[in-house]
Amino acid sequence: MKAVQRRPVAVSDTRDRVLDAAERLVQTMGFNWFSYADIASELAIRKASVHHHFATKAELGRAMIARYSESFAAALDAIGRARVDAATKLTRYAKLYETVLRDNRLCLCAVLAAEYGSLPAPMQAEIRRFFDRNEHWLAKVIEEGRQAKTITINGSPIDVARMLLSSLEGAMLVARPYGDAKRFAAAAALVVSGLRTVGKST
Amino acid sequence: MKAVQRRPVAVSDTRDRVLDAAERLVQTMGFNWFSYADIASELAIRKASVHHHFATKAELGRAMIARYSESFAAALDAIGRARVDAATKLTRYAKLYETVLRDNRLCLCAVLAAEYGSLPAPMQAEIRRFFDRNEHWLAKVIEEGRQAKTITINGSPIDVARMLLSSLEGAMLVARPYGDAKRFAAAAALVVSGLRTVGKST
DNA sequence: CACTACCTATCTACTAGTAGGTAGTACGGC
DNA sequence: GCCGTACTACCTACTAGTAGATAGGTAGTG
Repeated sequence: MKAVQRRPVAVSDTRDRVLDAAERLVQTMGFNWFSYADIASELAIRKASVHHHFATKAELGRAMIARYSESFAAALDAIGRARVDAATKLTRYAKLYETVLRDNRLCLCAVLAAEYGSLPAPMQAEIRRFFDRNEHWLAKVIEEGRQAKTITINGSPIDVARMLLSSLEGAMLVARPYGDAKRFAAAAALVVSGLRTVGKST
Repeated sequence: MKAVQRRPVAVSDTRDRVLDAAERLVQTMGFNWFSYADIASELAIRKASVHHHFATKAELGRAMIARYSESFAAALDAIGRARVDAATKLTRYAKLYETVLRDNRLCLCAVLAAEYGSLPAPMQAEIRRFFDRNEHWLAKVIEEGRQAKTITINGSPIDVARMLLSSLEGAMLVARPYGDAKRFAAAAALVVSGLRTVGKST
Protein backbone atom coordinates (compact mmCIF):
# COMPACT_ATOMS: atom_id res chain seq x y z
CA MET A 1 0.00 0.00 0.00
CA LYS A 2 2.55 2.63 1.06
CA ALA A 3 6.06 2.30 -0.37
CA VAL A 4 8.72 2.74 2.30
CA GLN A 5 10.94 5.53 0.96
CA ARG A 6 14.31 5.22 2.72
CA ARG A 7 13.51 3.93 6.20
CA PRO A 8 12.07 5.26 9.43
CA VAL A 9 15.13 6.68 11.14
CA ALA A 10 13.49 7.14 14.50
CA VAL A 11 10.04 6.41 15.82
CA SER A 12 8.43 9.17 17.86
CA ASP A 13 5.06 9.15 19.49
CA THR A 14 5.07 12.95 19.74
CA ARG A 15 3.03 13.29 16.56
CA ASP A 16 0.27 11.19 18.06
CA ARG A 17 0.45 13.00 21.36
CA VAL A 18 0.05 16.31 19.53
CA LEU A 19 -3.07 14.93 17.86
CA ASP A 20 -4.35 13.65 21.22
CA ALA A 21 -3.94 17.09 22.80
CA ALA A 22 -5.46 18.90 19.82
CA GLU A 23 -8.42 16.53 19.78
CA ARG A 24 -9.13 17.03 23.46
CA LEU A 25 -8.79 20.82 23.16
CA VAL A 26 -11.16 20.99 20.19
CA GLN A 27 -13.71 18.73 21.86
CA THR A 28 -13.79 20.87 24.97
CA MET A 29 -12.96 24.42 23.80
CA GLY A 30 -13.25 24.56 20.00
CA PHE A 31 -10.73 24.78 17.16
CA ASN A 32 -10.39 28.57 17.15
CA TRP A 33 -9.75 28.80 20.87
CA PHE A 34 -6.52 26.84 21.26
CA SER A 35 -3.06 27.73 19.96
CA TYR A 36 0.18 25.92 19.19
CA ALA A 37 1.45 27.27 22.52
CA ASP A 38 -1.30 25.38 24.39
CA ILE A 39 -0.31 22.09 22.79
CA ALA A 40 3.40 22.73 23.29
CA SER A 41 3.02 23.52 26.99
CA GLU A 42 0.80 20.50 27.54
CA LEU A 43 3.41 18.19 26.00
CA ALA A 44 6.34 20.10 27.55
CA ILE A 45 7.91 20.70 24.15
CA ARG A 46 8.40 23.90 22.09
CA LYS A 47 5.99 25.47 19.61
CA ALA A 48 8.49 24.91 16.80
CA SER A 49 8.39 21.18 17.49
CA VAL A 50 4.64 21.17 16.97
CA HIS A 51 5.21 22.99 13.68
CA HIS A 52 7.79 20.32 12.80
CA HIS A 53 5.04 17.69 12.84
CA PHE A 54 2.23 19.87 11.45
CA ALA A 55 3.42 22.86 9.44
CA THR A 56 0.14 24.74 9.71
CA LYS A 57 -2.86 24.66 12.01
CA ALA A 58 -5.02 23.80 8.99
CA GLU A 59 -2.93 20.68 8.35
CA LEU A 60 -3.03 19.73 12.03
CA GLY A 61 -6.80 20.09 11.94
CA ARG A 62 -7.14 18.00 8.80
CA ALA A 63 -4.95 15.19 10.16
CA MET A 64 -6.81 15.27 13.47
CA ILE A 65 -10.21 14.76 11.81
CA ALA A 66 -8.85 12.06 9.50
CA ARG A 67 -7.49 10.06 12.43
CA TYR A 68 -10.69 10.53 14.43
CA SER A 69 -12.77 9.44 11.46
CA GLU A 70 -10.66 6.30 10.96
CA SER A 71 -10.81 5.23 14.58
CA PHE A 72 -14.55 5.87 14.64
CA ALA A 73 -14.98 3.76 11.51
CA ALA A 74 -13.10 0.92 13.21
CA ALA A 75 -15.51 1.10 16.15
CA LEU A 76 -18.48 1.03 13.78
CA ASP A 77 -17.00 -1.97 12.02
CA ALA A 78 -16.72 -3.83 15.34
CA ILE A 79 -20.36 -3.10 16.21
CA GLY A 80 -21.44 -4.03 12.69
CA ARG A 81 -19.83 -7.45 12.89
CA ALA A 82 -21.38 -8.35 16.27
CA ARG A 83 -24.11 -10.99 16.18
CA VAL A 84 -26.86 -8.88 17.71
CA ASP A 85 -30.03 -7.41 16.24
CA ALA A 86 -30.08 -4.02 14.55
CA ALA A 87 -31.74 -2.17 17.43
CA THR A 88 -28.99 -3.38 19.78
CA LYS A 89 -26.38 -2.16 17.30
CA LEU A 90 -28.01 1.26 17.36
CA THR A 91 -27.98 1.25 21.15
CA ARG A 92 -24.27 0.41 21.10
CA TYR A 93 -23.76 3.20 18.58
CA ALA A 94 -25.39 5.64 21.00
CA LYS A 95 -23.20 4.27 23.80
CA LEU A 96 -20.14 5.24 21.75
CA TYR A 97 -21.24 8.86 21.96
CA GLU A 98 -22.15 8.62 25.61
CA THR A 99 -18.61 7.53 26.49
CA VAL A 100 -17.20 10.63 24.80
CA LEU A 101 -19.67 12.88 26.61
CA ARG A 102 -18.86 11.41 30.02
CA ASP A 103 -15.38 12.88 29.58
CA ASN A 104 -17.04 16.30 29.14
CA ARG A 105 -16.19 16.19 25.46
CA LEU A 106 -18.34 16.53 22.38
CA CYS A 107 -18.05 14.62 19.13
CA LEU A 108 -15.09 16.25 17.39
CA CYS A 109 -17.07 16.85 14.22
CA ALA A 110 -20.03 18.33 16.08
CA VAL A 111 -17.79 21.08 17.46
CA LEU A 112 -16.21 21.62 14.06
CA ALA A 113 -19.62 21.74 12.38
CA ALA A 114 -20.49 24.59 14.74
CA GLU A 115 -17.36 26.50 13.63
CA TYR A 116 -17.74 25.28 10.04
CA GLY A 117 -17.69 28.64 8.29
CA SER A 118 -14.34 29.59 9.83
CA LEU A 119 -12.52 26.42 8.82
CA PRO A 120 -10.21 25.84 5.82
CA ALA A 121 -11.68 23.80 2.95
CA PRO A 122 -9.66 20.60 3.60
CA MET A 123 -11.06 20.45 7.14
CA GLN A 124 -14.58 21.10 5.88
CA ALA A 125 -14.26 18.19 3.45
CA GLU A 126 -13.09 15.82 6.21
CA ILE A 127 -16.05 16.81 8.38
CA ARG A 128 -18.55 15.99 5.64
CA ARG A 129 -16.74 12.69 5.06
CA PHE A 130 -17.17 11.79 8.74
CA PHE A 131 -20.91 12.46 8.62
CA ASP A 132 -21.26 10.62 5.29
CA ARG A 133 -19.60 7.50 6.70
CA ASN A 134 -21.79 7.53 9.79
CA GLU A 135 -24.97 8.00 7.78
CA HIS A 136 -24.00 5.21 5.43
CA TRP A 137 -23.26 2.79 8.29
CA LEU A 138 -26.49 3.70 10.09
CA ALA A 139 -28.58 3.31 6.93
CA LYS A 140 -27.13 -0.19 6.43
CA VAL A 141 -27.96 -1.23 10.01
CA ILE A 142 -31.46 0.27 9.75
CA GLU A 143 -32.12 -1.55 6.49
CA GLU A 144 -30.88 -4.77 8.11
CA GLY A 145 -33.33 -4.25 11.00
CA ARG A 146 -36.17 -3.43 8.64
CA GLN A 147 -35.67 -6.69 6.77
CA ALA A 148 -35.48 -8.66 10.04
CA LYS A 149 -38.60 -6.76 11.17
CA THR A 150 -36.94 -5.71 14.43
CA ILE A 151 -37.04 -2.08 13.29
CA THR A 152 -40.00 -0.19 11.88
CA ILE A 153 -39.30 3.02 10.04
CA ASN A 154 -41.43 5.78 8.70
CA GLY A 155 -39.30 6.94 5.76
CA SER A 156 -36.25 5.85 3.78
CA PRO A 157 -33.30 4.26 5.64
CA ILE A 158 -31.00 7.14 4.70
CA ASP A 159 -33.46 9.76 6.01
CA VAL A 160 -33.88 7.84 9.25
CA ALA A 161 -30.09 7.44 9.48
CA ARG A 162 -29.64 11.20 9.12
CA MET A 163 -32.32 11.85 11.72
CA LEU A 164 -30.65 9.46 14.13
CA LEU A 165 -27.13 10.84 13.61
CA SER A 166 -28.19 14.45 14.01
CA SER A 167 -30.40 13.68 17.02
CA LEU A 168 -27.50 12.05 18.84
CA GLU A 169 -25.08 14.86 17.93
CA GLY A 170 -27.63 17.39 19.20
CA ALA A 171 -28.31 15.43 22.37
CA MET A 172 -24.59 15.56 23.23
CA LEU A 173 -24.41 19.26 22.43
CA VAL A 174 -27.32 20.22 24.66
CA ALA A 175 -26.46 17.80 27.48
CA ARG A 176 -22.93 19.07 28.06
CA PRO A 177 -23.74 22.49 29.55
CA TYR A 178 -25.56 20.58 32.27
CA GLY A 179 -22.64 18.18 32.81
CA ASP A 180 -25.23 15.43 32.84
CA ALA A 181 -24.75 12.33 30.71
CA LYS A 182 -28.17 11.08 31.83
CA ARG A 183 -29.75 13.82 29.74
CA PHE A 184 -28.04 12.38 26.70
CA ALA A 185 -28.91 8.81 27.61
CA ALA A 186 -32.60 9.67 28.04
CA ALA A 187 -32.85 11.47 24.70
CA ALA A 188 -30.89 8.74 22.91
CA ALA A 189 -33.11 6.03 24.39
CA LEU A 190 -36.24 7.89 23.26
CA VAL A 191 -34.97 8.23 19.69
CA VAL A 192 -33.76 4.63 19.39
CA SER A 193 -36.84 3.15 21.07
CA GLY A 194 -38.99 4.98 18.53
CA LEU A 195 -37.49 2.73 15.86
CA ARG A 196 -38.03 -0.59 17.61
CA THR A 197 -40.87 -2.60 16.15
CA VAL A 198 -43.86 -2.34 18.50
CA GLY A 199 -44.18 -5.45 20.64
CA LYS A 200 -40.43 -5.71 20.92
CA SER A 201 -39.93 -2.31 22.51
CA THR A 202 -38.21 -1.92 25.89
CA MET B 1 -40.73 48.38 34.14
CA LYS B 2 -37.41 50.12 33.63
CA ALA B 3 -36.87 53.39 35.49
CA VAL B 4 -35.46 56.13 33.27
CA GLN B 5 -32.38 57.40 35.14
CA ARG B 6 -31.61 60.96 33.92
CA ARG B 7 -32.64 60.91 30.27
CA PRO B 8 -31.24 59.44 27.08
CA VAL B 9 -29.11 62.29 25.79
CA ALA B 10 -28.85 60.79 22.37
CA VAL B 11 -30.35 57.68 20.87
CA SER B 12 -27.97 55.53 18.90
CA ASP B 13 -28.74 52.33 17.10
CA THR B 14 -25.04 51.45 17.01
CA ARG B 15 -25.38 49.25 20.07
CA ASP B 16 -27.98 47.13 18.34
CA ARG B 17 -26.00 47.03 15.13
CA VAL B 18 -22.99 45.77 17.09
CA LEU B 19 -25.16 42.99 18.53
CA ASP B 20 -26.52 42.19 15.05
CA ALA B 21 -23.01 41.84 13.64
CA ALA B 22 -21.76 39.81 16.60
CA GLU B 23 -24.75 37.51 16.39
CA ARG B 24 -24.23 36.85 12.70
CA LEU B 25 -20.49 36.26 13.18
CA VAL B 26 -21.05 33.79 16.02
CA GLN B 27 -23.74 31.93 14.12
CA THR B 28 -21.52 31.47 11.08
CA MET B 29 -17.96 31.39 12.46
CA GLY B 30 -18.08 30.91 16.23
CA PHE B 31 -17.44 33.17 19.22
CA ASN B 32 -13.68 32.60 19.40
CA TRP B 33 -13.11 33.35 15.73
CA PHE B 34 -14.23 36.97 15.44
CA SER B 35 -12.65 40.05 16.99
CA TYR B 36 -13.67 43.60 17.84
CA ALA B 37 -11.86 44.64 14.66
CA ASP B 38 -14.25 42.50 12.56
CA ILE B 39 -17.29 44.18 14.06
CA ALA B 40 -15.77 47.66 13.80
CA SER B 41 -14.89 47.25 10.13
CA GLU B 42 -18.32 45.85 9.33
CA LEU B 43 -20.01 48.87 10.90
CA ALA B 44 -17.37 51.32 9.61
CA ILE B 45 -16.58 52.55 13.10
CA ARG B 46 -13.49 52.15 15.32
CA LYS B 47 -12.67 49.32 17.72
CA ALA B 48 -12.78 51.74 20.65
CA SER B 49 -16.38 52.60 19.77
CA VAL B 50 -17.33 48.96 20.10
CA HIS B 51 -15.63 48.92 23.51
CA HIS B 52 -17.66 52.02 24.40
CA HIS B 53 -20.85 49.98 24.10
CA PHE B 54 -19.48 46.70 25.42
CA ALA B 55 -16.41 47.06 27.60
CA THR B 56 -15.35 43.45 27.26
CA LYS B 57 -16.00 40.63 24.80
CA ALA B 58 -17.50 38.61 27.65
CA GLU B 59 -20.07 41.35 28.26
CA LEU B 60 -20.81 41.64 24.55
CA GLY B 61 -21.36 37.88 24.44
CA ARG B 62 -23.62 37.89 27.47
CA ALA B 63 -25.77 40.75 26.12
CA MET B 64 -25.96 39.06 22.72
CA ILE B 65 -27.33 35.81 24.17
CA ALA B 66 -29.76 37.67 26.43
CA ARG B 67 -31.22 39.59 23.48
CA TYR B 68 -31.41 36.44 21.34
CA SER B 69 -33.10 34.57 24.15
CA GLU B 70 -35.69 37.33 24.63
CA SER B 71 -36.58 37.58 20.96
CA PHE B 72 -36.82 33.79 20.75
CA ALA B 73 -39.12 33.75 23.75
CA ALA B 74 -41.37 36.30 22.04
CA ALA B 75 -41.60 34.05 18.97
CA LEU B 76 -42.48 31.07 21.19
CA ASP B 77 -45.15 33.14 22.88
CA ALA B 78 -46.71 34.00 19.51
CA ILE B 79 -46.79 30.32 18.48
CA GLY B 80 -48.13 29.34 21.89
CA ARG B 81 -51.09 31.73 21.63
CA ALA B 82 -52.16 30.56 18.14
CA ARG B 83 -55.37 28.55 17.98
CA VAL B 84 -53.84 25.44 16.40
CA ASP B 85 -53.23 21.94 17.75
CA ALA B 86 -50.04 21.04 19.57
CA ALA B 87 -48.47 19.11 16.67
CA THR B 88 -48.88 22.16 14.44
CA LYS B 89 -47.21 24.31 17.11
CA LEU B 90 -44.27 21.92 17.10
CA THR B 91 -44.06 22.12 13.32
CA ARG B 92 -44.02 25.91 13.54
CA TYR B 93 -41.34 25.66 16.19
CA ALA B 94 -39.21 23.60 13.80
CA LYS B 95 -39.89 26.16 11.07
CA LEU B 96 -38.34 28.82 13.32
CA TYR B 97 -35.07 26.92 13.21
CA GLU B 98 -35.34 26.26 9.50
CA THR B 99 -35.51 29.98 8.77
CA VAL B 100 -32.27 30.55 10.67
CA LEU B 101 -30.56 27.70 8.81
CA ARG B 102 -31.62 28.98 5.40
CA ASP B 103 -29.41 31.99 6.09
CA ASN B 104 -26.51 29.55 6.58
CA ARG B 105 -26.62 30.27 10.28
CA LEU B 106 -26.94 27.96 13.26
CA CYS B 107 -28.89 28.54 16.43
CA LEU B 108 -26.71 30.97 18.40
CA CYS B 109 -26.77 28.76 21.47
CA ALA B 110 -25.92 25.62 19.52
CA VAL B 111 -22.65 27.21 18.38
CA LEU B 112 -21.94 28.47 21.88
CA ALA B 113 -22.72 25.05 23.39
CA ALA B 114 -20.02 23.64 21.11
CA GLU B 115 -17.51 26.19 22.45
CA TYR B 116 -18.96 25.95 25.96
CA GLY B 117 -15.77 25.13 27.86
CA SER B 118 -14.00 28.23 26.53
CA LEU B 119 -16.71 30.71 27.52
CA PRO B 120 -16.89 32.96 30.61
CA ALA B 121 -19.37 31.88 33.31
CA PRO B 122 -21.97 34.63 32.62
CA MET B 123 -22.27 33.45 29.01
CA GLN B 124 -22.51 29.82 30.11
CA ALA B 125 -25.39 30.72 32.44
CA GLU B 126 -27.27 32.52 29.64
CA ILE B 127 -26.88 29.51 27.35
CA ARG B 128 -28.40 27.15 29.92
CA ARG B 129 -31.20 29.67 30.45
CA PHE B 130 -31.99 29.61 26.72
CA PHE B 131 -32.22 25.82 26.67
CA ASP B 132 -34.26 25.78 29.89
CA ARG B 133 -36.84 28.18 28.45
CA ASN B 134 -37.15 26.17 25.25
CA GLU B 135 -37.54 22.89 27.10
CA HIS B 136 -40.15 24.39 29.37
CA TRP B 137 -42.17 25.79 26.47
CA LEU B 138 -41.94 22.52 24.53
CA ALA B 139 -42.98 20.44 27.56
CA LYS B 140 -46.05 22.66 27.98
CA VAL B 141 -47.07 22.24 24.33
CA ILE B 142 -46.44 18.49 24.47
CA GLU B 143 -48.55 18.14 27.61
CA GLU B 144 -51.30 20.17 25.93
CA GLY B 145 -51.20 17.78 22.93
CA ARG B 146 -51.19 14.73 25.16
CA GLN B 147 -54.33 15.90 26.91
CA ALA B 148 -56.03 16.68 23.59
CA LYS B 149 -54.85 13.26 22.36
CA THR B 150 -53.26 14.76 19.23
CA ILE B 151 -49.84 13.76 20.52
CA THR B 152 -48.77 10.38 21.86
CA ILE B 153 -45.59 10.23 23.87
CA ASN B 154 -43.48 7.43 25.22
CA GLY B 155 -42.02 9.14 28.30
CA SER B 156 -42.47 12.27 30.40
CA PRO B 157 -43.23 15.60 28.63
CA ILE B 158 -39.93 17.10 29.82
CA ASP B 159 -37.90 14.15 28.49
CA VAL B 160 -39.69 14.34 25.15
CA ALA B 161 -39.18 18.11 25.11
CA ARG B 162 -35.44 17.65 25.65
CA MET B 163 -35.29 15.02 22.96
CA LEU B 164 -37.09 17.30 20.53
CA LEU B 165 -34.97 20.37 21.28
CA SER B 166 -31.69 18.50 20.99
CA SER B 167 -32.78 16.68 17.84
CA LEU B 168 -33.59 19.95 16.11
CA GLU B 169 -30.34 21.61 17.26
CA GLY B 170 -28.43 18.60 15.97
CA ALA B 171 -30.32 18.53 12.69
CA MET B 172 -29.28 22.14 12.03
CA LEU B 173 -25.69 21.42 12.99
CA VAL B 174 -25.32 18.47 10.66
CA ALA B 175 -27.31 19.98 7.78
CA ARG B 176 -25.23 23.15 7.45
CA PRO B 177 -22.01 21.61 6.08
CA TYR B 178 -24.15 20.39 3.18
CA GLY B 179 -25.76 23.82 2.70
CA ASP B 180 -29.02 21.96 2.42
CA ALA B 181 -32.05 23.07 4.44
CA LYS B 182 -34.00 20.08 3.07
CA ARG B 183 -31.82 17.80 5.19
CA PHE B 184 -32.98 19.68 8.26
CA ALA B 185 -36.61 19.71 7.15
CA ALA B 186 -36.61 15.94 6.54
CA ALA B 187 -35.08 15.15 9.95
CA ALA B 188 -37.38 17.60 11.72
CA ALA B 189 -40.46 16.16 10.01
CA LEU B 190 -39.44 12.62 11.05
CA VAL B 191 -39.00 13.63 14.68
CA VAL B 192 -42.22 15.65 14.90
CA SER B 193 -44.30 13.08 13.00
CA GLY B 194 -43.15 10.44 15.50
CA LEU B 195 -45.12 12.33 18.16
CA ARG B 196 -48.38 12.66 16.24
CA THR B 197 -51.07 10.30 17.47
CA VAL B 198 -51.38 7.44 14.96
CA GLY B 199 -54.37 7.94 12.68
CA LYS B 200 -53.72 11.68 12.55
CA SER B 201 -50.19 11.39 11.14
CA THR B 202 -49.23 13.12 7.89
C1' DC C 1 -22.46 71.23 33.23
C1' DA C 2 -23.23 66.42 32.67
C1' DC C 3 -23.78 63.17 29.56
C1' DT C 4 -23.47 60.13 25.20
C1' DA C 5 -21.10 58.83 21.25
C1' DC C 6 -17.35 58.34 18.98
C1' DC C 7 -12.55 59.27 17.92
C1' DT C 8 -6.90 58.74 17.73
C1' DA C 9 -3.23 56.63 19.62
C1' DT C 10 -1.27 53.31 22.22
C1' DC C 11 -0.36 49.22 25.25
C1' DT C 12 0.82 44.42 26.41
C1' DA C 13 0.20 39.79 25.34
C1' DC C 14 -0.26 36.52 22.18
C1' DT C 15 -0.89 34.52 17.33
C1' DA C 16 0.83 31.38 13.45
C1' DG C 17 4.73 30.74 11.20
C1' DT C 18 10.05 30.85 9.90
C1' DA C 19 15.21 30.64 9.99
C1' DG C 20 18.67 28.14 11.24
C1' DG C 21 21.00 25.32 14.59
C1' DT C 22 22.24 20.77 17.45
C1' DA C 23 21.96 15.90 18.73
C1' DG C 24 21.15 11.35 17.58
C1' DT C 25 20.40 7.42 14.39
C1' DA C 26 20.15 4.10 10.38
C1' DC C 27 22.59 2.69 6.49
C1' DG C 28 26.02 2.16 2.45
C1' DG C 29 30.77 2.06 1.35
C1' DC C 30 35.15 0.85 2.66
C1' DG D 1 34.62 -1.66 12.78
C1' DC D 2 34.50 3.15 11.32
C1' DC D 3 32.94 7.17 8.55
C1' DG D 4 30.23 10.18 5.75
C1' DT D 5 25.56 11.08 4.32
C1' DA D 6 20.88 11.70 4.94
C1' DC D 7 17.42 11.89 7.80
C1' DT D 8 14.28 12.79 12.12
C1' DA D 9 13.39 15.23 16.12
C1' DC D 10 13.73 18.89 18.59
C1' DC D 11 15.62 23.27 19.94
C1' DT D 12 16.52 28.85 20.42
C1' DA D 13 15.42 33.02 18.58
C1' DC D 14 12.82 35.69 15.84
C1' DT D 15 9.18 37.89 12.69
C1' DA D 16 4.91 40.44 11.30
C1' DG D 17 0.47 40.76 12.50
C1' DT D 18 -3.54 40.76 15.56
C1' DA D 19 -5.90 40.14 20.02
C1' DG D 20 -8.58 42.60 23.73
C1' DA D 21 -8.32 46.56 26.25
C1' DT D 22 -7.16 51.51 27.88
C1' DA D 23 -6.14 56.66 28.15
C1' DG D 24 -7.59 60.67 26.96
C1' DG D 25 -9.53 63.62 23.54
C1' DT D 26 -13.52 66.13 20.56
C1' DA D 27 -18.26 67.15 19.17
C1' DG D 28 -22.91 67.52 20.12
C1' DT D 29 -27.05 67.72 23.03
C1' DG D 30 -30.59 68.50 26.92
